[in-house]
Amino acid sequence: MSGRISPPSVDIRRVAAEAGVSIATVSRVLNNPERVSPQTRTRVLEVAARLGYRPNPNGKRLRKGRAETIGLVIPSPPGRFADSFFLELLAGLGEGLSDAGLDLLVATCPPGSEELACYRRLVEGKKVEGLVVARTRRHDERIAYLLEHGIPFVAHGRSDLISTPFPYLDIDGQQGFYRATQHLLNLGHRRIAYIGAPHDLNFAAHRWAGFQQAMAEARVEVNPAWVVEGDLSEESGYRLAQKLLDAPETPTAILCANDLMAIGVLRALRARGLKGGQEVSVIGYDDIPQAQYTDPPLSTVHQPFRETGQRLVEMLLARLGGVPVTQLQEVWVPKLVLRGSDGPPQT
Amino acid sequence: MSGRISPPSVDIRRVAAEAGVSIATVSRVLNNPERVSPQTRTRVLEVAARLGYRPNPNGKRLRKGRAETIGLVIPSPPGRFADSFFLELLAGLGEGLSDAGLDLLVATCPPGSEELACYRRLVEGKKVEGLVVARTRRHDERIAYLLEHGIPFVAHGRSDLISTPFPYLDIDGQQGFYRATQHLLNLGHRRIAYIGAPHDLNFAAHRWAGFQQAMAEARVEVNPAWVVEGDLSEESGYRLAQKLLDAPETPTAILCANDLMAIGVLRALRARGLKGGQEVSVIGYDDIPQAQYTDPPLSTVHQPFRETGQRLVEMLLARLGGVPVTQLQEVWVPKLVLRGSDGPPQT
DNA sequence: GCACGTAATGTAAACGTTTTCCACACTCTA
DNA sequence: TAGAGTGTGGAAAACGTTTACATTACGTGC
Repeated sequence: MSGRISPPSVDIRRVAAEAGVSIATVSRVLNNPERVSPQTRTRVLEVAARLGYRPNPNGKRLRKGRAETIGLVIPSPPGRFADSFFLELLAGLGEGLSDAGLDLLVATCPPGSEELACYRRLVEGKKVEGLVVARTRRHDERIAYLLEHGIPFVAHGRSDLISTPFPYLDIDGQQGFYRATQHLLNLGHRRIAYIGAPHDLNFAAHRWAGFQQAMAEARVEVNPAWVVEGDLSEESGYRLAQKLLDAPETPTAILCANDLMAIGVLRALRARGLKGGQEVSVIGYDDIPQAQYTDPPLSTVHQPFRETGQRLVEMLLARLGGVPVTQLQEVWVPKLVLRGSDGPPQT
Repeated sequence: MSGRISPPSVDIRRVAAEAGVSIATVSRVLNNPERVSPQTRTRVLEVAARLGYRPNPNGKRLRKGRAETIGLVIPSPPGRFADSFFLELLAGLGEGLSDAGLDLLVATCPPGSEELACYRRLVEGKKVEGLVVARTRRHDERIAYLLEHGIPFVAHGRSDLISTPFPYLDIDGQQGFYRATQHLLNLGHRRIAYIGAPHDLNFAAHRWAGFQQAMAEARVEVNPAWVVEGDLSEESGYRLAQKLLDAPETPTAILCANDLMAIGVLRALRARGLKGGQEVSVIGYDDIPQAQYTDPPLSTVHQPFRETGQRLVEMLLARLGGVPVTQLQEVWVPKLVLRGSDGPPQT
């Protein structure tokens, strides 16, 4: 009984025959219901439902010349786990897409040299009719490529060094860290260290700018020895914190460009018997789920991943619908969420 | 210059004309190169390369009656982050698939009632020609459905309550926890608690069986008060550990059905000034990246996510190629990796 | 030198849609 | 009552492939 030969899939012809109309009418019922009389419409719909008719997507796509699919490429570093940020984005995208009748094609590729090839495969192979590009870089060859070829896409994040306008949704990392830094300054901190993200990433520059701006406005000098760059992994946060704490003069607060590194910092503190939020304040960025459960719970800047994904879909749909680029550029201001890892400096 | 109208995409006709052959020949060059003379073959290939010809996938799929796409549905719980296990699986799948010329269609849906509908959409809509179903359950309606309809698929995990054979790749959780438990017993532990996974998940039963088996063989009684069930989240591990430690009689070791919960347990221990591996031993399951960086580093059972994904693709390909189900059932034995969170019981 | 297999190519028919015409039957309006 | 609209539905042509079948040309064996 199982594994039986699949029944001859019902096609539009079958429905038409059964309903006593032409295939054109069946198609119309499904695509332009108002162009067919109510009686035949219901009759056809009834037959279609009874037969369980589902238009063959390939016939449809071929005829329409549309892929009805949007693409997302996820960089998967060979050694480490891929960033779970992408999974959240995926979840956000998924919802809106299925509503719009679009499919989501996911490609994974090692970050680096192969990446652009991956995009090429998708667009030149006509696999997708639009793309979401995530984690933008300052020089972003992917964006340059897509712009060059006129492929519809939306970016999650801006790309500062690309002059041609393109659709994006960005979270204002500058604002986020401006406020975070102000908060530390208000608490009385003056010796603030900064663990940044790889500088080719676009958000790295913004978050850094927010930090600098707040420091400058408060006329507090930034100590170059306390400005380091990590690779976004927990491990790198741990290592860099060790380094900062080994220096002759140590900071009273550490701002980290993402939560994973901040969690590494907390671990490094604990390893020396220090406690985040007491001897040293720590603030992260992202508000990943773990942030609630660290010890102490991590103060951070909240990124609404899921909502971002949903909005990106809307924007891509709009773009495909012909909405001009300039109306598809948004920057959201993130919220600072204070938990337990920040406090006044201990003198 | 950017956003220019996309050039008229080159089709097979164009290549044929340019090379002075029929379209059939062009198609043959690409699909059955041996059936065309070397001279014309190279000529056609040359022209195709020059023009950047890429067969339109929709034409191809329509003609061949194949979707050339395999599907994966990821459950995305509304409140929490989706499990990053799926992202790793994705990465593993991705590699093999693109080599095989298959696309990967990803759907996300809230777990529960909607899930089967999601699968139906994919198969009945003829979007995919095969599926990977992950995180199998004991009663798995997804598997029942796919079997019923004769849709090719491979499962990551078995499904104990389904009698019809189906292709799967499973990691032997029973072996894994059998060994982990033996290890704890050998260290001298007798008061061992068990934080299990939701019992509808298939792996939950296996891991539990491994624990029980080892305990029975050692003639150590399992204390029912120390057997609890979590929901795989760090939070639930934390909460359940609190409960275990509040009881009048406390365990000297806690075995957790996944790493996330184990990490929650470590946190709970720390919250009361205890240290994992000293006052209480903790062993997890999965070997997620964080496991290396907890304090102390987590002892756990390693799951080779990436390799699993790669092998699943091979198996699915084989299945599509007609290899019989019985040859596509594998169980891998996992490795116990001991780090710092286990040690002899303190008397 | 004739039949015959074989290698190389072309012709044309699918695959399942959507959509552009066109035809027909009405209903209005003049 | 003729003419023009209007609502409804059918016929047929695409969309870009692959492939079954037909055709040609060429050796080979007798």
